[in-house]
Amino acid sequence: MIEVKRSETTCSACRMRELCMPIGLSSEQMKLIDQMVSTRLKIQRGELLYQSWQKFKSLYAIRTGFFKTTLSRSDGVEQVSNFYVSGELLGLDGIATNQYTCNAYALEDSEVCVLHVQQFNDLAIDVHIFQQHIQRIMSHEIVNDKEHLLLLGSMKSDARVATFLINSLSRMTTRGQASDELILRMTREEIGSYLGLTLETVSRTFSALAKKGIISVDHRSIKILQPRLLHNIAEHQEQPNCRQALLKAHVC
Amino acid sequence: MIEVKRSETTCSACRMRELCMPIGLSSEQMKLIDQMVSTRLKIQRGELLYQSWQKFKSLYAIRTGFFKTTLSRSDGVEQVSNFYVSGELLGLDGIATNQYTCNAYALEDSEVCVLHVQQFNDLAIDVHIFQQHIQRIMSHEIVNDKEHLLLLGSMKSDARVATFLINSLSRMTTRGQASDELILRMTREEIGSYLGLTLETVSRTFSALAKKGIISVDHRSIKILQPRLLHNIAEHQEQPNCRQALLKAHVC
DNA sequence: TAATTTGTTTGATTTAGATCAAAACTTTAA
DNA sequence: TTAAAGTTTTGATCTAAATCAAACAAATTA
Repeated sequence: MIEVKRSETTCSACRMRELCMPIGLSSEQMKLIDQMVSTRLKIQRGELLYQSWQKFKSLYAIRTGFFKTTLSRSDGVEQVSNFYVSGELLGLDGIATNQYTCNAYALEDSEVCVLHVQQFNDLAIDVHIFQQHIQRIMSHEIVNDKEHLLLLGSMKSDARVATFLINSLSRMTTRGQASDELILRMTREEIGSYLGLTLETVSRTFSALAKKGIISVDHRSIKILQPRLLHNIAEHQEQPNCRQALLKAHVC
Repeated sequence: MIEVKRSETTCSACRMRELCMPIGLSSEQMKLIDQMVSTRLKIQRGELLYQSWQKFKSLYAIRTGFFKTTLSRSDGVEQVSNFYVSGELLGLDGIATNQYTCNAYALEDSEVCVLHVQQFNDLAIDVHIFQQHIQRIMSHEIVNDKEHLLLLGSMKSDARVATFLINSLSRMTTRGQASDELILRMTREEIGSYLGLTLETVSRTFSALAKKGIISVDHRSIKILQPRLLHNIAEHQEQPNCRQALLKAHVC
């Protein structure tokens, strides 16, 4: 679990590297952490890792695989709140109330490191620098959520989809090779739920982008042909209905 | 700053009480914290407390007053991301990247306790239990953001407005006297921005609720006449367009 | 392999909420 | 106290995206 090299810079996509590499730990402290994350769990495609309202027992660091988290409404319908790739940390929402507030589903066969909260707390007493890392990761989660809020609160459908593609690609490419190709692990319906759109709108937007030659779509494989133009669409907010839900910046 | 009694239970509206009352501290540790939060700052209505991209220097605990935070888009337009009342903590978004990612404006004359990050870190080495509290508060922030995400991603305009009224009221009443009256400190435009709606839609929804006798609206004073019905509207998601952006719960 | 289920695309139609517009009301400044 | 600026309400119109519908493609299962 403890990786040796540390090539990438700090970013939301390499949280586990952050997690597993709290610099400045003694080798004894490292051993403690090593022990703690040694519990592994395999989880199959479609399975539920944890569920809203369950007692918070563990954080989960994704070793391999792909997850979605959903928020449950009172009527049982679920909205996708995030996707998580390997290297990222699941379950932070449970710390506040000692209950999870999301449901976490594996979208493909996956393996996670289990961080039992008890061990975790015992450890923290000795290794507060580790706790600082967790704090960083949580703050990152907050920043991501705020970005998502901005997307849902003020962006048009094509900007949402473009932003989704850009973010997905950068998340993948952080894991090594830069690429212009993206393999989606989720359905159009899940993308739509995440973006506050219907699956039809997602599909239509993909088709429209393909028609313009900005991307090419083959099933769940997306190729970004003109990243520049895609960025323009993601940022283009100075348009007709941009009054919606927004305030002029007022300088004080 | 250190309060003596601890009457309320844990909730998002009493964060400062949480902050100022980490149980299990020695009186010496208490003194340290006391020192730390002794720096106060008065800030006038309309003024900016901190700004996106500024270097993260402090957390701010609101003593008195009312704040909004906004997210900046690339074109400078801002979307309201949250409102904060006295007792709550501002600036947590700065921890991840050492830069604030929101702008914080006072919506009325306010006073805050300044928690310099340096002092804060020094302290944390001694008082890790305090750091655990910060962690709790951050996790709460995450939970709140997720709720907001659900609202923006899947609720109709009237459910959004009803939810806003219910949450605002409960936030106020936590500070002591239960009441059915609510004094709004923000404009319709700011409410709209927060809810992903235009100010006209907010106004129209208020009028419609008043017409039905569920609330009464007098300028910025709102009285909740039929809380039951208001809750129904907030929860009523089993309606026509509820297919939008949502997935059926699939049990595994 | 065929049969069934699940996911995707595309078209036609509808609608919630945005935009545009104007009047009325509040607050602040002069 | 009047004027000006900012805020709120209400009405008329428009439109982006939802809903409805149906054909098609992929993945699973028998």
